[in-house]
Amino acid sequence: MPNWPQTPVRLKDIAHDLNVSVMTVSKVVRGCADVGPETRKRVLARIKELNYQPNWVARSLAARRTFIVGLIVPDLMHSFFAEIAKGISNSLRPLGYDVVICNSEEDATLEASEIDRLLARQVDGLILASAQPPSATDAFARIEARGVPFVLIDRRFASINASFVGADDEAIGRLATQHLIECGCRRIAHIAGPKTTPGVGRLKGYQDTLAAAGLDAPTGYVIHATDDASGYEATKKLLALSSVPDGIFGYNDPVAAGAIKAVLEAGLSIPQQVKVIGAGNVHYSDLLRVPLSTVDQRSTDIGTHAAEILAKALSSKRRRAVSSVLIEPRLVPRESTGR
Amino acid sequence: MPNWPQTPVRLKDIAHDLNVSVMTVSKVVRGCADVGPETRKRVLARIKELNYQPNWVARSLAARRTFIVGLIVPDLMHSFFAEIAKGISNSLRPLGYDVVICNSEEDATLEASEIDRLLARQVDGLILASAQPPSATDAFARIEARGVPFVLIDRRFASINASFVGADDEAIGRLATQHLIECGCRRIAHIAGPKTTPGVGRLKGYQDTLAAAGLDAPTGYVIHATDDASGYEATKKLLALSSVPDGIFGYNDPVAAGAIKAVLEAGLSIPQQVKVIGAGNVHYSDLLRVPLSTVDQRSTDIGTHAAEILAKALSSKRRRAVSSVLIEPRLVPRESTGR
DNA sequence: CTGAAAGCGCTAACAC
DNA sequence: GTGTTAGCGCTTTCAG
Repeated sequence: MPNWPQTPVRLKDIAHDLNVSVMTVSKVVRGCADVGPETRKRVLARIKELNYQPNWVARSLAARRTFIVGLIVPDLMHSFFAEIAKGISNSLRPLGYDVVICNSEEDATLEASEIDRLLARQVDGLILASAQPPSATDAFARIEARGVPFVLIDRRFASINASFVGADDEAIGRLATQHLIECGCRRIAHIAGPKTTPGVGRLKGYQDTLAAAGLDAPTGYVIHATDDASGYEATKKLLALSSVPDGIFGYNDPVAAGAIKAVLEAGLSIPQQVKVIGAGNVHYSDLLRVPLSTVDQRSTDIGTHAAEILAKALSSKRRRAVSSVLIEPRLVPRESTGR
Repeated sequence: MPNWPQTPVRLKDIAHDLNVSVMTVSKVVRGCADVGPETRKRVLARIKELNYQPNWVARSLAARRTFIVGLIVPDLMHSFFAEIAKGISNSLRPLGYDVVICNSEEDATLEASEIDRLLARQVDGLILASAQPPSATDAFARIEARGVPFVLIDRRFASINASFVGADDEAIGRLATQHLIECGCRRIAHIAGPKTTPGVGRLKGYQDTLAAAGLDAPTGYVIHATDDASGYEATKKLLALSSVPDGIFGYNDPVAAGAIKAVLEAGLSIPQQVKVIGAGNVHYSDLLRVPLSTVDQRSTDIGTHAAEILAKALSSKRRRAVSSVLIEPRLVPRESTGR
């Protein structure tokens, strides 16, 4: 086992060893065609011998491309985003890109600074599930000013004309609410999410469907939460209402899982007395206290589609037209709504 | 809203505008002390005006430091690793480091290539939950050859003299098994993990504790699985044994969650007829069909400790002594073992 | 097919 | 305090 030097081998070293120019070696490394087969062989041999690895920092500076794509998500712990991240990495890696994943913790300021860091690191492109407030435009403007292509996922921004990949959130809201109605629920509450498009869209789908069915929601039937812990607390409030709901639609699966816990703790049965449905189809939905009915939004597809759109933008010199993908949600009935 | 140029502002531009040298501007940017207060003010003003952002690629090349740390985990979807990743990012960000997260998919070859990519990108340090086979040494050797500091997490490698942060896996095995025994189990099966130190250590803790208690495990009582799906399948086999176990210790929480599903489907009750315990204390353990007893290994702490050790190594010029942290596990009894 | 020239944008080390 | 001189390791462009 050779003990390689602490200072890595450079193109220059190989060129010197072989009495060829740095350029020639560089061309071989990058697989350019215009190199004599004999020269190429010698260079390749030496490269293997010395275990040469190109310095990507230098390469990036000279080539003005880093082959790095930034991804910002609000919460890696939520398996929905972990799944998306995985889909993106897997799609982009074969194309030679590395993905730098950042966690914004659902904090717009932190996110903005992450965006700036990534831009300073000269990423070639950006994918964001943004935690910016709906009207915000500043952070995106800085990306556009730099001419860096980016695609929004999960959360849309009306004021921004950018590519988007995500679920049809109103459809999710309609699907979930309609399902509860069909299962016989009449007093349907909604644990709504934050004021992002998924939160707002699902809420609207819920309200529209209720209205269309001639049902109405008493005050207090719409309450906010973001994860299992807050979903649990929210549900306790719901159950304390004078008119206890017989159906609960949770903005996402973690919230719905928290709801299940609270309902059972209150001594009510699921699905007999209260039916619960979530959204997202996280992989452990089936393992919960009561297997959770949910609306699938195909997270992995969101990742692959986003990667695909970005890849196209990265490979075309001209500014590409904005292109979007709306993923059609799919009902996954399980025990929590009586199946 | 100014429309900034596509080609970003450079030090040179600012220097030119102000009739000072590039160096002076550079010094101001980096906050060096040796700059006249008047000059500094002018430079700062222009920087704000032009929204100058240093080019980190160029800076990295010149300074021979990227302020990037690589993190490789086998599976981001497993919330244990997501939690660690979060702990690491949060600890390292304030020190000016960005963390590049890679997923090895539990594949040693893929991991080796990720390591090489990260090294080629000139990361300043590396943190790995490695998927290399226990005897492997090659990939680590390449890191050391480059003189890049690294710390191993979760999985240890006997042949490698490197810093390590992880749980005391034998203790986890002992704690879980002992708990089952104390809950009255006599026929205790183990769904073991892969042949990594956590898998092997927990298995040993299980075997030692069984032996110490004078219990023995019939053939077929140790079976392998890695996630909820395979844990579910493994448990079905366990339940088909002539002597059905009355206690199951799952290598990790997902496996144990799969076990719960299989046991209930078989018409057996938990914890009355079969008790189940996992390890890891993933955040949804409490929301499972039966709230899962588990052994907590404080994932976030693993991340912060690893970050701390690496940070020390990064800030000291001399090669640091290897330092390790063994996290003491803690029993978290819930309903799945009768509490 | 090969290579010389000219940087990429920034920083270390040392003069002034 | 400020500026100069030299790169970092690689690629682009264009001449031979």
